[in-house]
Amino acid sequence: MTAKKDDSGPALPAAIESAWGLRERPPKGPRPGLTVPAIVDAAVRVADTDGLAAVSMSRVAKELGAATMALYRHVGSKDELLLLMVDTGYGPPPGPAAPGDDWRAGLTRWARAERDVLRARTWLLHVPITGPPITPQQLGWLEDGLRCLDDTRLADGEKMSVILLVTGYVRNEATLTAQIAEGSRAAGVEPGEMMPAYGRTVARLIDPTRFPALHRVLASGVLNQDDDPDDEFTFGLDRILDGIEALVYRRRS
Amino acid sequence: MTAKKDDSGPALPAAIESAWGLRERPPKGPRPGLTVPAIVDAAVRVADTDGLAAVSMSRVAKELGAATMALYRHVGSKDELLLLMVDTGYGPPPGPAAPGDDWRAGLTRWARAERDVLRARTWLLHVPITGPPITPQQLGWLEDGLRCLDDTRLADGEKMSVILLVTGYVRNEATLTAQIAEGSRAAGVEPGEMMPAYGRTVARLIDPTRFPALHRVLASGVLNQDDDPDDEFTFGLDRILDGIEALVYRRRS
DNA sequence: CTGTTATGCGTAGACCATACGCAGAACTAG
DNA sequence: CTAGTTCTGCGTATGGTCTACGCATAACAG
Repeated sequence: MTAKKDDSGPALPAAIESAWGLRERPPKGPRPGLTVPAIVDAAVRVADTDGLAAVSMSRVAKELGAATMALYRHVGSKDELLLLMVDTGYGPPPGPAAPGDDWRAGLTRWARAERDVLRARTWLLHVPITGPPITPQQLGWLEDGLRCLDDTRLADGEKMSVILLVTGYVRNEATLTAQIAEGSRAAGVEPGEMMPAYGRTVARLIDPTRFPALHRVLASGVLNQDDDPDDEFTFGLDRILDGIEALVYRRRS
Repeated sequence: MTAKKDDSGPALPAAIESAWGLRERPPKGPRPGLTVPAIVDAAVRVADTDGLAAVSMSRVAKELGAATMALYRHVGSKDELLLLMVDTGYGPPPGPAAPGDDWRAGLTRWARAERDVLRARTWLLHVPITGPPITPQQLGWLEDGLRCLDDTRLADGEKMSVILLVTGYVRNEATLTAQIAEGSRAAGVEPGEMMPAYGRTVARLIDPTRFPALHRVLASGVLNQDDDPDDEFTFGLDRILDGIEALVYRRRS
């Protein structure tokens, strides 16, 4: 029953606290040859080159020239390592919107920045999310998103919902395009030929009388033309921002 | 170089073809004691009771009173089993919209139906999606969604994008609420106390001068009041439908 | 009755995360 | 300089995962 320094939170993992700069190293004992940032960097390097599936504790240890169990002195579990990987994988947030930008331009820039990160690091999409963001960079991204809405008169809860809506869309869109890319690589097909092949497969399977709407869409050949994936992204984002704009307009004055 | 029956598709997995009713059993050999539907049902049962993580080949085999390797006669891999689990896990699609419903009411019903499924079977959200839908029920859901847009004058590609947008939102929202529920259960906290605890943790970590917008939102206490999760879902869905409505309106006539 | 074929499943291999405990390094106190 | 303390690195071992391979057997065709 000793008094704890801080009982306001539900026992944050040790590595998270050290990511926030809390927690000083005790002066005793041998100098650690490994550090948490070095481990996380090595893990990110493995994920960048060989994908998230290649990230095992032994593989990361090998990358560092250390033994597998040495890592467990610095991270409590593999899940904790994944959490830290996501944090550094996202990198620093894109910064506040340009002075002349309104909320819509700012949020567009913010969304595109996240999309760019997810396109460069598709393994981020495969990390199972276990909870709301608590790492420094993650909250930095959230902060920059919220700031875009500063000039609107949305309620605080609405602002949060709007940000969740946009980031959810970005993640979803990035997941879909990444799946096409990975699927085409796995099947040995050119990326542009993936969706047409999928369309042909579905057309072969379905009965046009039971799936009339789907059949019509397939027959129209939408999947055959490989349009700019950027257009697809922009289309969905603009629909969402249109919906938000209607709300912002209603909350004006 | 023998001529194949069907070379228009890129080699569909065997279990998928049998799910579509193609592929008849050869009359030779011993009667199979196991069937694909029985295996999938057993796997779904395990996931329903003990979560997706408990679904291992040996566990499913035990559920059936069979040996682990017996399953591999019927499903090609665990990933294939997961694909089939998703198909039966979603269940039959909600059916076409009621006659008097416009596209918005229909899509709302459709989205709520998916949300209800994902709320009852949260393990569906943990299955890593590996590609576009190809199983019968999955395409049935897609069909019912597309039919809601029949009366609009959207282009075929736009209809598809709209459906992707809505289903992506539903999945995302369901993932977030499921995370809160699972997190609270793991931490031994009451569900209503989860977000306030999170808010307190973040408030303790961040520097108000570096995270002003976030600090303001936290200080407003949005996370403390536990509002109906249905309201949160409806808020986001209405924003998206507002955005779609603007497009439908523009494409009228 | 014989040959063919498909099923069930036992064995075994290659991974994986991680609990536990020991040897030794680096500091502090005397 | 010595003794004690404490923390690091890591070796060993356990129990779990998926699945490649091959054998015995059951059911049919001729």
